[in-house]
Amino acid sequence: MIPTSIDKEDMREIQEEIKEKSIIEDKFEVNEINSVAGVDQAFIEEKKIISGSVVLNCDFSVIDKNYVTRDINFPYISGFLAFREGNSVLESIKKLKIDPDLVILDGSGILHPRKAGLATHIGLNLNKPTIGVIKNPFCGEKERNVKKVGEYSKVKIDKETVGYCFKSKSECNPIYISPGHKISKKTSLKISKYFIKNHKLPEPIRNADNYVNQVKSQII
DNA sequence: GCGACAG
DNA sequence: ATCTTGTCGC
Repeated sequence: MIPTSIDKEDMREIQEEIKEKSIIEDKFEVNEINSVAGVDQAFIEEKKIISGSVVLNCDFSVIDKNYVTRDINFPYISGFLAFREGNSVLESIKKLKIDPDLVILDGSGILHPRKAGLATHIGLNLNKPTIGVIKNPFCGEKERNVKKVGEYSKVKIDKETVGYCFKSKSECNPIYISPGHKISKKTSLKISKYFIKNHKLPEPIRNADNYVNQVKSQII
């Protein structure tokens, strides 16, 4: 459970703790990752949030999925996404019958002002490896521009590498990948690349995105 | 002080 | 995130 504080100083403090507890190293063997959950959200009139999780195996087959809808009780504040979406994300994952070995989310890992983005919060709460993928970072500087598909660059915050900028598809802006918890920067990039097929985003996230939008249209 | 700001 | 038309390309 992620605290629902309304005080920014309290939230910053919580994120400092999250950062201290996070482990940016591989706490698993590659062959131990057999199921990966992608998670995404959809919103209904700023009143309700839908969090959906879809689990894929290494063959990209969907082996499980589930979702939850909750009333929104926190505003969107850049840098504090976990306090708005974190709990419904956790609940949608816990509702799965197949406990995923790793979770990949729409949001940052340590590519964050306090090295504690949504993926880091989720990783610590579930005590499992997480990777954060975003399209528009609001902090961090890439070492160089990536132009050709497959190219990547380190992204740094104050001289420290926090993730990678990766050109996943032609004619598309690059995506930004950062570890959340229990995984290294390099492995975050490696696993993300493995799950990217012919689209900009990794398949688990695309599946979750389609899923929550399908659930939304079905509810409305 | 001003502007920008994951989803 | 959401709103929102047409349009280019596989």
